[in-house]
Amino acid sequence: MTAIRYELIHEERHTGARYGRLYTPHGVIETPIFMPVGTQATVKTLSPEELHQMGAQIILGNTYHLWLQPGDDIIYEAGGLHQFMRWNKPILTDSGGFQVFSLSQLREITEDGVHFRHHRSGEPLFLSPEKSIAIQNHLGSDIMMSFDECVELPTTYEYAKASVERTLRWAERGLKAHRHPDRQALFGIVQGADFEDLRRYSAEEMVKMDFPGYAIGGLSVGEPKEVMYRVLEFTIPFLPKDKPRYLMGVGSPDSLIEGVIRGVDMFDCVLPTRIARHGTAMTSAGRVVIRNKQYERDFGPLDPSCDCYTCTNYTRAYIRHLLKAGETFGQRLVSYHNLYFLLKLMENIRQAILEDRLLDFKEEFFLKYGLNDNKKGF
RNA sequence: GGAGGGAUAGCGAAGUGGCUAAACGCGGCAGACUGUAAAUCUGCUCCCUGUUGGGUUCGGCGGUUCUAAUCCGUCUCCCUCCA
Repeated sequence: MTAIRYELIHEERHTGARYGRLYTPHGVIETPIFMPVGTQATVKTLSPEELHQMGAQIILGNTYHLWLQPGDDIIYEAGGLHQFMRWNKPILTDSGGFQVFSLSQLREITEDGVHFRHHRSGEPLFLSPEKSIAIQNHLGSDIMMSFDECVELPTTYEYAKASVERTLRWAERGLKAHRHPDRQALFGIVQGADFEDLRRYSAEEMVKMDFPGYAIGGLSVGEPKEVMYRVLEFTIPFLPKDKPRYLMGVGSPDSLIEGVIRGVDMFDCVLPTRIARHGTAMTSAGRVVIRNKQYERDFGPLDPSCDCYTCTNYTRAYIRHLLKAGETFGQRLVSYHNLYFLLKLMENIRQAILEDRLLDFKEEFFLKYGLNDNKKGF
């Protein structure tokens, strides 16, 4: 008995995009889905109640951060991450693999694992596949990720190949170390940089290990979008149809749509919450840098065609004022809206899949959003 | 009335003869941000100019000097102390 089960309900007629359901220990998720990121046991600025209200179905937590603070032992004692943060819906935890990438100045990779320097104190740290799984077992997430190396692009073929092979060995070790496969699902992560044969090799080898779900990692790390789309196109065909596919770290509206069209079921990204805190809103008419002077006297809503809490109650001028004044409420209001916007986008995508009109939906969306062929999104 | 100290760009504050259109901070204006080292980071912020460049600056006025925010004189205003 595995912890999760994926049910493929409908494939969109023109694209093959999938509508499905993912059954987890903490509830059912409709896919394709966007997952807000809550690295440190909180989606920055927002409460679990607000996340419920906006329709979030699953959120992320991070092994690396929670291991260091407050410590996975404390979260275990608290009864697990769900109880600790009072979020009773599904949680997916990242393995620390992304920190192998993002903390590249502070780490060294060996076969055994990765030696880090604490990003604040400089203290020496060591994270391995076994350690990552042990922490995630403590956290009690519904979906755990295997410990991988997210390689920087561009990279050489030789390096990417060695890294893919090591990540495969790490995945195997993670599977062995996993203590609760009945309560927590463990996903494998396909790597391989932008090399077609390496992506295929990585996918096929991961599939042999029979994970309950597969992620596509190592994308959205600065490469052009066309590269990302191409990699998806030559990777996803090697993933089984009866398992969910998770594209890690993607969250611009256009990429979400393009990802779904290529067969992705799950996404996560810090983009909506980060740019919100930095003063940019995602709206149906494109990005709105709400902290810009032009909105000083704009007493309309952030997004006129949005019915979220923020848009039904507050004006652009007010939100701009809050952000300029350094008030956290401003960050909250925009974070709320941006997440709501992406969750709503995914809901519309699911509906479009069910009605076999995803390409029409895409065209309409891009037109309103101000995205032409040459214009890049966020 | 006497003795000191001070006045620098929107604000605060360095600079005390040439490398200074003037550090730095704040504020302002933009930009970046995609498995969160991110309420962060980058650029611009006297005027004109796409850039090169040019034009006006460091309380006012007048000097010294090849060269002054920086030295001298004087005036105005502010602060501290003494009477």
